Order: sequence, then C-alpha cells, then structure tokens
Amino acid sequence: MEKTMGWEQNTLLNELAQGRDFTNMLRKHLHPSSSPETRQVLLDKILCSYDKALSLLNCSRFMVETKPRVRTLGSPENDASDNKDMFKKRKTSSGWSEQIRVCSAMSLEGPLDDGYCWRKYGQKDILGSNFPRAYYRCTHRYSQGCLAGKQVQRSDEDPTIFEVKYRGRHACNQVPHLVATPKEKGNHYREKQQVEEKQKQSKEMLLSFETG
DNA sequence: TCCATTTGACCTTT
DNA sequence: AAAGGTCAAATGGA
Repeated sequence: MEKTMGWEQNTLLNELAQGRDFTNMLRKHLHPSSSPETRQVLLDKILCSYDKALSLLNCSRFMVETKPRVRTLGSPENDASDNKDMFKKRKTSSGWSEQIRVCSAMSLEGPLDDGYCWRKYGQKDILGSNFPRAYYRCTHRYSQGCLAGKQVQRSDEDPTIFEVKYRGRHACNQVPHLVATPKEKGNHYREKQQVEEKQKQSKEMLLSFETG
C-alpha cells in the first residue's frame, strides 16, 4: 500500500500535518477571549510536532550515512577514535548518535513516542545526573534482527526535556501502524492497536481543542 | 499465558 | 576500580 513511502516519511508527514493543524487551531485561539493556557498548550503541541519531525529527519540522516557521527554530552572525544576501532568494538559509548532533544508536552506518559516499538532492557543511575538513564532496544531485535537502540534520559537543566540518543538503524520491516493483515497475531497486532490508539487520542485532543 | 518492565547482578570499557 | 551498558530472573498487567 505504502511501499513507496518509508515509515519515517509517513510518520514525518503525520507530525508535520499535526503541527499544521495545531497551528491553525492556535490561530483561532488568538482572540483575547481565549485562555492563555490553551494557547500555551497549543504552542507546546506545535513545538513537539517540530521536535518529533526533526528527530525523524535526524534518524533518516543516520540511516543514509554508513558512519554515524558521534557526540555525547560529557565526553570531549577529541582523540583519534574515529579512525581506529571503528568497526571493531562490540559497543562503546561512541556508538550513539548525536543527542536529540524531545520536548514532552505529554509528560504524564514520560518521553514522547517516536513511532517505533521499543523494549526497555535496563536503567542506570548516571553519575552527576539527577535522573536515571533508560536503555531501549527495538522490539524486533530477535524476531527480525533489528539492531536499533536508544537511550532516554531526563535533562537535569530542564526536566521537561528528554534527551534521546539513537543507535543503529532499524532493520525491521514490519512497522506497527502500516497495514497488518488479520493473520498477524499477538505482538504485531497489539503494536498496531497501540499506535492506532495513540493516533486516536491525538485526534481526540485536536477535537477537544476545537470544541472548547 | 504471554509479553513488557523492573532491578540487581554481571560484563565491558576507561 | 569505577562508571556505563547489558543480562536475566522476578514481577505485574492484559
């Protein structure tokens, strides 16, 4: 159905479309009669859509590049690590992508979903950080050999910000909210349901803004 | 019963 | 040795 368009592009379009909708909504709420809170929330939504779209673009960029560039917050990494050991080590901290910031207007649920299905496999307290770092790998790691992973850590400076680092590229081709045949059971079907539920909630939120 | 999360132990890197 | 990263048993929810 949507074979010509990748999952990232599809999600990207959704994000941009959502951002446009929220912007239109904000325009309607520019009247002095509207509450400043509503405007603020809408503003947050718009920024979130931008952030997510940018994150997706970042991901795509790394997928194109065979050699992910590396910069982590704390490590200066000015040595020659780029030249040596590039493919040797199983993993180092330098395997992670550039930091991507994601705002969290939906702070009730924690960090925003980036559209992929992640499975949490660990959490660590990081020295000098107020918040623990969570480690995720792609849900399809073993079923499809997808090696993508990500770290999520709440920012010390701004706890509403979640710092997300990605690693690897998604090798999984079964994307949750693309078409799933009724034959598909269990995991994939459930994933699809989850994503659909999120989209539904998003639409409902839009509606609730429109109505009040 | 299946699957995701939690969390302490263990492994790797610096 | 210490900090970061991963494993895997225990736990809990649907």
